[in-house]
Amino acid sequence: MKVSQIFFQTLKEVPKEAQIESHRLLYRAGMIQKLASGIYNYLPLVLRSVRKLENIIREELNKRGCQEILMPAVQPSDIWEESGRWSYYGPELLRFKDRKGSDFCLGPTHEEVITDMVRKNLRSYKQLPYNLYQFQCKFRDEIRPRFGLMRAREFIMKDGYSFDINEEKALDSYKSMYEAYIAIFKRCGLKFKPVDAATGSIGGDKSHEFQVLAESGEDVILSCSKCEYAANKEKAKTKIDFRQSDDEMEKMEEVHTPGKKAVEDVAEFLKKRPSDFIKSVIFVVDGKPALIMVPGDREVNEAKIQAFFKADSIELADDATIEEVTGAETGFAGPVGLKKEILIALDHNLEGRRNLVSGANKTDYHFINISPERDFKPSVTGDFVVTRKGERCPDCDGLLEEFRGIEVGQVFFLGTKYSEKMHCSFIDENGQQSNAVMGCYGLGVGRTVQAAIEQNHDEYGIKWPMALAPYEAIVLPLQMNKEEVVDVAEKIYKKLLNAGVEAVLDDRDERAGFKFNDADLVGYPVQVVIGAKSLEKGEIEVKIRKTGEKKAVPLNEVEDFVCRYKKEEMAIDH
RNA sequence: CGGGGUGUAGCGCAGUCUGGUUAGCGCAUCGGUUUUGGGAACCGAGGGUCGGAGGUUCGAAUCCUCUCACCCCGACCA
Repeated sequence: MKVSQIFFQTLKEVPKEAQIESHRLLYRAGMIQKLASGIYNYLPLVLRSVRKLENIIREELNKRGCQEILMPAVQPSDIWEESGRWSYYGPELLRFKDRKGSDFCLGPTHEEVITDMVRKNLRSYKQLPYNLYQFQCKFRDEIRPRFGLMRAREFIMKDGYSFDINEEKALDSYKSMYEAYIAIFKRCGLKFKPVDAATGSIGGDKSHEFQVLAESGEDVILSCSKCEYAANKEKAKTKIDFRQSDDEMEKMEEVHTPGKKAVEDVAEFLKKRPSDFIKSVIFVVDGKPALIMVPGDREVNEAKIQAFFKADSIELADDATIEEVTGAETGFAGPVGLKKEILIALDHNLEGRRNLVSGANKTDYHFINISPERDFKPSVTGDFVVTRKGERCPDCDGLLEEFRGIEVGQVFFLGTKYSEKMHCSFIDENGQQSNAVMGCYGLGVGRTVQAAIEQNHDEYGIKWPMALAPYEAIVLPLQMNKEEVVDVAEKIYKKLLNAGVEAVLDDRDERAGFKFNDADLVGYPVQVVIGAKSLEKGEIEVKIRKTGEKKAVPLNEVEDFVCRYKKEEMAIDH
């Protein structure tokens, strides 16, 4: 390809919406264009990277017995009603009607479609396992799209689904996909970490995310300084040591706290520490109100609550519900004196504590000297707080450290959540009807490509890992008015192509500096520089973008040199 | 959804408060001359429904009303 013919335009100034470096570079290098908020055109250069990543994924998945399919982007509502997600999936699901008035949505994910597809085909246990995947445009109507391809509304995703005869086999599939993901991200040359993750609205009870480490990442992960433990902050656990307080239990009393609602305000008013408070938060879990209690200085962790109750949906109760449950205005909820009998859940950190402060379920009143063991009986106890850095690792005696990451993939062990609701079953060895045990495996293609840029760039531009570079090398004739320079460049360009190197020739009649800058910006891993000066010595210069290293190479050894470097780089990346 | 902000040439911006000829600047584009190993210089040119609709006014990019789009922070969420 000649650079003059590539559909792209490099920019010095970027649209101000681009907030992180990888987004700015995608714009500056002429790789993407925005059509609407969170909706992008992929121009030829990035699309090549996207296709390369897709091929890496294909290879790794096919190697492990997966088969590629393609499902529709437009999905009818009836299967979503069957799975139950039509009603509780929020406005993120873009819905519309066809000319007949039937309901449809743009697929944000494909569990329903694949389950429907498989059940129409599945009869016997002998057919299983199946592991099917596709590359497809998903649409999620994100509240706030940002960072370019990182959090777009329309985005390319590889999604895969496994179907097995039982849990044990399904776990094998899960493990095999987990390993495939590690292989894929390694080949991309990324620094990443697999972490324990919450399952969110996809459901299921086991999940790992693959996080590319980056300052600009939207996710926070905690990982142990000593062992392999790592988890999304939402999911991270810590070692709880139960400590029975030996303070005398004092008499519980109601105190007047006019207008003081937030823990900090009440604490200041009563001259107590926030950590001596029971923070009581009312959630609606699958339609039923529940009171969750955590220490006053801690954050409630919704993901853990959802997981604990295996709930499909969870949300903060509105004011009306709170008044109905507590008989008081919002801000005075507590475990004692609730108007309605609801589930009350106590965080481990409050067990054994005495003489605490809580709301009195009476507007403008709190209780002091409330002690869980004496004054109320929780329905359940569990881990309901957000774990913080510096806390102890749940698996060893190390401490948890905090990192930011870009979530590029996630694997879920789904179990029979969908197969049961949608009757995706088969006859097992004993002639019994049995539900398929499923797993699902997502990998954000555009996001991974952008994460690669986020992790590999400098002030001049992108430093593509060889495996993802749009082109592997650029040939730069510096003086377009010198016949010899142009001839040699053409020859080397052709030799590189013949040697199997994906090369481009910068045939534009531009000054040297302009070409160098464009080459650095677009990020070709190898620059083959043909200039009149070095040509006189029978040499040309090869620059390695990643290291900035420049090497004079004899004319007839250029393609060997480039091929060797390419091979080394690909090997490192594997 | 709440708070804040922005829409003027492909991109980045000035002009708006205080209404007044042909609406400016930089980058990019086109032509010319000179240049030519790290984003060249000079001369010239093209390109605008000033986001849209309505209103006030002799006169609106500028004032008023409505509306749309986009961005940031938060809430929310695969």
